[in-house]
Amino acid sequence: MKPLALAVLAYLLERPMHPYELGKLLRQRDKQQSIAYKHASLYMVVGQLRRDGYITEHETGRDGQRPERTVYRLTDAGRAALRGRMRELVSRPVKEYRYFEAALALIMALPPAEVADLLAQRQRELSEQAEALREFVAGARERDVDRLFLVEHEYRLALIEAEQRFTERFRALILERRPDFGRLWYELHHGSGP
Amino acid sequence: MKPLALAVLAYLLERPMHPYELGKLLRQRDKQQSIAYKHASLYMVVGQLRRDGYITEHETGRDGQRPERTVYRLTDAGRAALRGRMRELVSRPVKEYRYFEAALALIMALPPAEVADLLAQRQRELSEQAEALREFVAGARERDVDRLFLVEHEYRLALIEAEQRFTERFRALILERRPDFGRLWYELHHGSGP
DNA sequence: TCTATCATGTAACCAGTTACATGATTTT
DNA sequence: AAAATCATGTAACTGGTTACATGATAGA
Repeated sequence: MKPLALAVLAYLLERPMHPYELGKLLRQRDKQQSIAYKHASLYMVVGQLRRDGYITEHETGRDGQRPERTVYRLTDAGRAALRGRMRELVSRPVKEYRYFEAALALIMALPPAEVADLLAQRQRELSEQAEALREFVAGARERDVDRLFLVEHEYRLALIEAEQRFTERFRALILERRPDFGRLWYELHHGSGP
Repeated sequence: MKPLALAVLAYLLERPMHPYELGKLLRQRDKQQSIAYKHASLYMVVGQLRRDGYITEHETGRDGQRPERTVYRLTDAGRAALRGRMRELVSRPVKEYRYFEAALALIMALPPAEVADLLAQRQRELSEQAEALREFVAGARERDVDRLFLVEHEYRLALIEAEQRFTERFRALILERRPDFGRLWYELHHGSGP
């Protein structure tokens, strides 16, 4: 089960809702920063969850002249699935594939001197991101938001900081030109490069 | 452009190849640890790259009684696209969505006591992963593999270590039961459960 | 020689995205 | 009252995955 489906189940724990309402809540609570979704996916996911018996139609009505809306609620199976999946996600790290990792695996395709520059650029952007995140968290804390609601942002910050340190180390390693690092690489892009 | 497509272009930089050969190389060089792909995706990606003019048919022949194979090579456009995309990936961090982050964003769905246990379990698995990675890298270094070829693994290790530290801190925070953390959460799951 | 496993690819399926629609509010 | 934006959903497209095929070696 993907994050959006999980979010739908988790939010239906609070009360029955219709798809659009779920989306609004996710936005209001800043969850799109952690859970990606495109508006249309909500309807798809809701359809899947209904098909799989995790949610069921609660009522369907219309509010003024707005289009008809269907309100869904959790089933027992849905509650169980939510718990099971949450347990899994919290207790077991899953291997995820990052773009930067892929780029590192293919780094030989670029000349070392250029990579050093690109990494410097990355360091700048990472610093900006980290700073923005810190401000976001600090702002929320000033408005007395419980830290529990910010934990996912603190997690992202921790990862960004780790990436900053790695990027710095890697860049230094390239510039040092140690003899036991990247021999082939420096040779391949001899002088200024092919 | 996704990592697999990038890998195809990067490897065709070395010499023209047919799809299966690309896959073999990726396996041999342990790139599947950083670039996910399912065998059939190779053919799809190769088809897309051809369609987009980044690679072109180099020759097509048969080797013994094996099925006919088509060998592809890079075009100039392909070389340019590869460089452009690599530059982008190295110099600009892209927001990526992790499962654990999503779970944290919905953590209220589980009771705090249970979460503390699940986090302990996660810590154990992370330690194992980190240890396995360290051994993998150390083993390669002993066989005189250039550190450049291990950089993506060092990156993963750095992220895993950051996650270990975060997990530990978060778990401690839950167990401390500070009054400014998770009030609602502890109340919601009062005593032993809902 | 029978059974795995390698080598190589195609086809059908499914999930997620982009694009399309359309009435209701709100802003200018 | 025109323009913008909100609210709400459907439909078409596309990309990646799973499943299906099939001859060739290699091991038992």
